[in-house]
Amino acid sequence: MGKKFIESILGKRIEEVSRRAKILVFQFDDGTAIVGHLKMTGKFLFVPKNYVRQKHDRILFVFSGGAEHLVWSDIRTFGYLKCVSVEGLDEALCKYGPEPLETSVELLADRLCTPSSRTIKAALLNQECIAGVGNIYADEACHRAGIRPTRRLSSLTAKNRTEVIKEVKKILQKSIDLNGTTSNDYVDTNGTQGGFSVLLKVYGRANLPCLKCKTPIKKIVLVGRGTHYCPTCQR
DNA sequence: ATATGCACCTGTGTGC
DNA sequence: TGCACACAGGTGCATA
Repeated sequence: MGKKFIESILGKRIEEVSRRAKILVFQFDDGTAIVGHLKMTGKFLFVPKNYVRQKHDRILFVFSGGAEHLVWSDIRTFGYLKCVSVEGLDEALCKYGPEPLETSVELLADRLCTPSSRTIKAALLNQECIAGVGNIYADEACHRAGIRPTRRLSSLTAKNRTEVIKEVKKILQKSIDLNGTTSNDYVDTNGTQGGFSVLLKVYGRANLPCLKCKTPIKKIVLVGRGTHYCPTCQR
């Protein structure tokens, strides 16, 4: 990490840790804050004080009086942390759409109600439309709602929109309850793997039989992302 | 307005 | 066993 970043946070007290969309926020007592994104392989891990530095570690947070250190590591180095002012914090967070778990089905479904020709999957992945939904959960929500990820927003019925939003909410809540989805190397701050993986119906199941109807799950590329769906259950 | 391709990186799995 | 290649949870930008 840069010397500038270290200097900007050294000695400050973290008052609150929160999240908006996929952005983590560490709020300091002077109004400044660290904002960060883990991207795909980033993680925070509490480690003992005798912890030995690992290859992909990018910063080790040492707290005065703390029993443990906090390490930020990131294999692919796509993630970032930066220290921002009060205004910088607003600016970093203002572009995101509503939080799916803090917003009504009606309001969220309305955001999909547009004559737009873009696909439902593109809309779900667009953080300005709805915050926080990633590739796995977009595929899973479409499957459970019986909607093909390739469907255009303009072709969706009000019922389709409501269904997919309801599924987004259910899936995200369930995944949070189960500590997320570990597909490769995701772990939480205690090193625990996510338990949602076993509930995946389509993601990572290309060519395997649909759990509902046995049709082989199809995998295509959509919005530049691996996209999984059942050609029978999803229309 | 939207889609596509690529870029940022490293690691892993697969096929030859 | 080694090598080449495709692909991976995300996003931003340049181009079509």
